Amino acid sequence: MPKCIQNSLSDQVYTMLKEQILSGQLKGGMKIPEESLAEQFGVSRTPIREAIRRLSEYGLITIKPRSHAIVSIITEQEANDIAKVRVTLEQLAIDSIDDASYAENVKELSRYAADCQYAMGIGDRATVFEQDSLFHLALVRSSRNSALINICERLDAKIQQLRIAQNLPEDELSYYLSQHSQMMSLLRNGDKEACKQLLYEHITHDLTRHIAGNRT
Amino acid sequence: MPKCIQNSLSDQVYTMLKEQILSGQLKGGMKIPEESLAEQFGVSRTPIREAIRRLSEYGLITIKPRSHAIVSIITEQEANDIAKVRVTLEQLAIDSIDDASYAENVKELSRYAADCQYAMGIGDRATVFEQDSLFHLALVRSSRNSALINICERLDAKIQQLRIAQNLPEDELSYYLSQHSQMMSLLRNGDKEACKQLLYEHITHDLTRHIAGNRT
DNA sequence: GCATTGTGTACTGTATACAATATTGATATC
DNA sequence: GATATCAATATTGTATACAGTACACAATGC
Repeated sequence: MPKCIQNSLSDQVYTMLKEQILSGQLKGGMKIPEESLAEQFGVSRTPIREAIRRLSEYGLITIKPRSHAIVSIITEQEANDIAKVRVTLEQLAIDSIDDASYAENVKELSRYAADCQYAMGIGDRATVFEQDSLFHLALVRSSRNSALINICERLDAKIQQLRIAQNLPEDELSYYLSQHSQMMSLLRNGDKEACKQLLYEHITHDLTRHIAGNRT
Repeated sequence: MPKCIQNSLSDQVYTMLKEQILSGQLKGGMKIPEESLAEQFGVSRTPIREAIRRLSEYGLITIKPRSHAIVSIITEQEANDIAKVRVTLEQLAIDSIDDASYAENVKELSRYAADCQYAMGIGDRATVFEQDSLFHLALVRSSRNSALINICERLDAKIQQLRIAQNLPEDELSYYLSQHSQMMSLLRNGDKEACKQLLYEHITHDLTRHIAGNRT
């Protein structure tokens, strides 16, 4: 799903900065002065400012007015809060899916589920998380509810940050991924209630047990 | 609930621009060139740009890259989509409210409900809508779920736009407002299921029947 | 008359310069 | 030694200037 043509410097900086935060290269609590970023990216402060402001709307950066911006720190409480909202929203998505949109999206969903499994097999966690995000976003898109899609896409950045902070052990992550295809077969059989229940477990299962502490 | 100290020009422009859009002074589809806004507000293009970009994140403005920005147009489909999401989110809020947080927020909720009724009595629709928003946001805040609160606050701008576009007839609006206190008494009695059901009716009841057409 | 191309204008995107404020560290005071 | 005060510095907030692109409209060819 191409989000933007990415021709403007603002967009490019936005994408790269987001990647640096989600990859852990920029850690929670770190100061990010505009000028040093401008030097790093070889652009002026203007596109940097725009990217920072956009990312702050997504909760990945916290701006202290007239002072400085830091990479947001995710707390255990916040993780729980997000999980609850996420379950609710994705359950709404499931409720909204009809046969036609399921048929239209089933191929995409299977591919993401398979790619997740494959990446897990070769121990590539970054790809696992990426494909997992894509799976859930595709599920949400199947709802065809534009407002829902919007909110979930915007929440996705925070969820990615969360997934990384969670640092789930291999066996749990693997189990968790196997639920993707289970959810799909439940959907195919039209058993939405079971699917929603499984989704709940999929998302909230021991969510915060493994949250890694954020250091400043 | 103070959102921001509002000392920066960007914030001020943001607030005023938002008001102009929600008051209908700036109509859906209208072009909003940075320079003319800059002149109007007596500031440079920089704070204007930042305000426009922020409002575009909230869906109130649509930016056509390298071309121009317009005031977003709300469609009937979008209105329905938002309503569904809104019901879901506010129902989650109701589920999350416990006795303590209800006790803490009941005064605020009653005040907003009462102010709504009063404003309705004197035919001040702008205040009705404003207080209605505050009522629902206070309800959501009672959940103490920061992620939920965030999303609902961000969705609020779009909901306000929607309420205005709806242009509900007086009797319906009046009936709709009376449900506020009903919801509160259900909450007080701990009957969350009934409260959620009423909320559903409150929000989706004939939602799009009166949507006013947007002109370019 | 209609499509196509070219040109001018208007607007956005970005860089830079300046102003205003917060932070830091040193100094003074208790 | 701890706290308060102040100056120097670093960083943000805003204005302005310039470059590049999209759009409108006229000119040209069919």
